[in-house]
Amino acid sequence: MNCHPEVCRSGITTANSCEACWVRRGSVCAALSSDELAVLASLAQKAEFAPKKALFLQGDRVVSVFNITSGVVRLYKLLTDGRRQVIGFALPGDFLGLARGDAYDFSADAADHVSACAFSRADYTALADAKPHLLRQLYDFAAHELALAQDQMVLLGRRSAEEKVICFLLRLQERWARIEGNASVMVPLPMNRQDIADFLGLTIETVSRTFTRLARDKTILNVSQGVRLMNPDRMARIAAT
Amino acid sequence: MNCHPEVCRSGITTANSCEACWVRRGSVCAALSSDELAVLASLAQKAEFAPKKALFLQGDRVVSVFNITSGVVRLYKLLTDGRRQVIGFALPGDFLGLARGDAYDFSADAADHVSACAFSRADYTALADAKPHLLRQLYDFAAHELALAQDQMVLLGRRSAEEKVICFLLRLQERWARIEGNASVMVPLPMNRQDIADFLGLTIETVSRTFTRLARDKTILNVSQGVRLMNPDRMARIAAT
DNA sequence: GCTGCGCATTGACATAGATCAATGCCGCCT
DNA sequence: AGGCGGCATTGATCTATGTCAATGCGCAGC
Repeated sequence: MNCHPEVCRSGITTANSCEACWVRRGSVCAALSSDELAVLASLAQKAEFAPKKALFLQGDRVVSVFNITSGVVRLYKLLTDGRRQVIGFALPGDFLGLARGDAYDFSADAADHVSACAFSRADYTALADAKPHLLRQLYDFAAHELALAQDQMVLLGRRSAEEKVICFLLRLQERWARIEGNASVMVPLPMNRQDIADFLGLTIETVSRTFTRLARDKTILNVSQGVRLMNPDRMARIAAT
Repeated sequence: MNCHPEVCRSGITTANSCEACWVRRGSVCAALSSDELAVLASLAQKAEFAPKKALFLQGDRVVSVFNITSGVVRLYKLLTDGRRQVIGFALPGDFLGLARGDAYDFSADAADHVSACAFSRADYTALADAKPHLLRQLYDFAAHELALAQDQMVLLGRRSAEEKVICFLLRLQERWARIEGNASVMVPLPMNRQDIADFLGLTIETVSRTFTRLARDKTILNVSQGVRLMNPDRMARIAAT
């Protein structure tokens, strides 16, 4: 599970081929023409991040923007007393760098091994200003992220622990399906329980208990690094908006 | 309190003057030049909504987009069993119509009396495609909304009832200040307690108790249709991210 | 093959906030 | 002026989830 071709992961740090990039179809660069992709490729820097390494931290000046090509990035905010809210997981094809001001207003670090294309923010902004259809793509991506965030608000504000976990698994499955192009019943979970808890507004104990209860019902099957959905229909009924 | 000049609220339903519009400075139309505003004005329809009247409902086809010129709109999603999550309040100057697909994925109705400029979505999209700086403005607005949604996720997932209420009041104050151009200690609350509860992921009783407790501490003073912040510093300390 | 460490699970108990049920308040309609 | 309907407040109790404290498990390093 989670075994992508990873065409982009050459050892080379510049001179990537965006045209060959396997995440491009679902990514923000999808809109670009062949020659525009060549421009993009010349600006791209390949970057690799070991688990737990930060792509950037809340408060850092925004110097780069990223397209994730493999692995999972966790995005989170911290309160001063250490409470953490994970605001999302970036999957291959996702774009990081919508931060408005000069500084990031959240942190991002690698949940597992992550590869990304990095662009200088100035280059990227210039390209977006020059190519309205790239800007349009960014706008659509932002609107999509906003819709996801709104769904998450419903989940955080109005759903029970069990519903939270079920919605989480179903939505993640859907995102993996979109990436891998097939709707498998296996859901990779490269993030740990604490990450899931902080994403769902629960404690690690509640998440753990909910997983075991779902496994006891035969709704899911816990496998290494993930979960197998044994009763997606029942889950979909519970998750129904 | 909440007594704006409302220059835009002529009785006329077309032929508005966008140039004279008092919300323009903080709005998405801020970027447009004088002649572009004239085009915009020719496309605008003035619309008025009595309290509780829907601007649109979740599932409706997106035919119009709106700029709010006065009043407060509540935006919310419903689960099938009736649970509601308010995902935001649109204030004067705010833009409604970022919905991605053909259908709205949330509902919007008037919390008090609302005036808005309505545009056909097709016209607006065409204008955005023709004017990259309008598109840019929309992009920035979407990114801003996304940042707000992320803050709300932290609030919903990781904050106590008291913190939720305090953050809510402080953020609302800030938004009013941005609109009215002065940071008053009076915060108008045109929405009712149930709306606030559904926004903060609480019950109406908890919100009510929290307000009375804050009033007992002399942190706030309840006034008709709003609240007066008696100890903004203490509140800011509690809300500190 | 052991050991230690980081995560996950499980259990016992505590509590913030939900639920249920009055009661109060105020503006609007007649 | 009086009564009614929609909100808001308040109190008593319940419960889902948090907290605290072991215990379990797998894997990396020796």
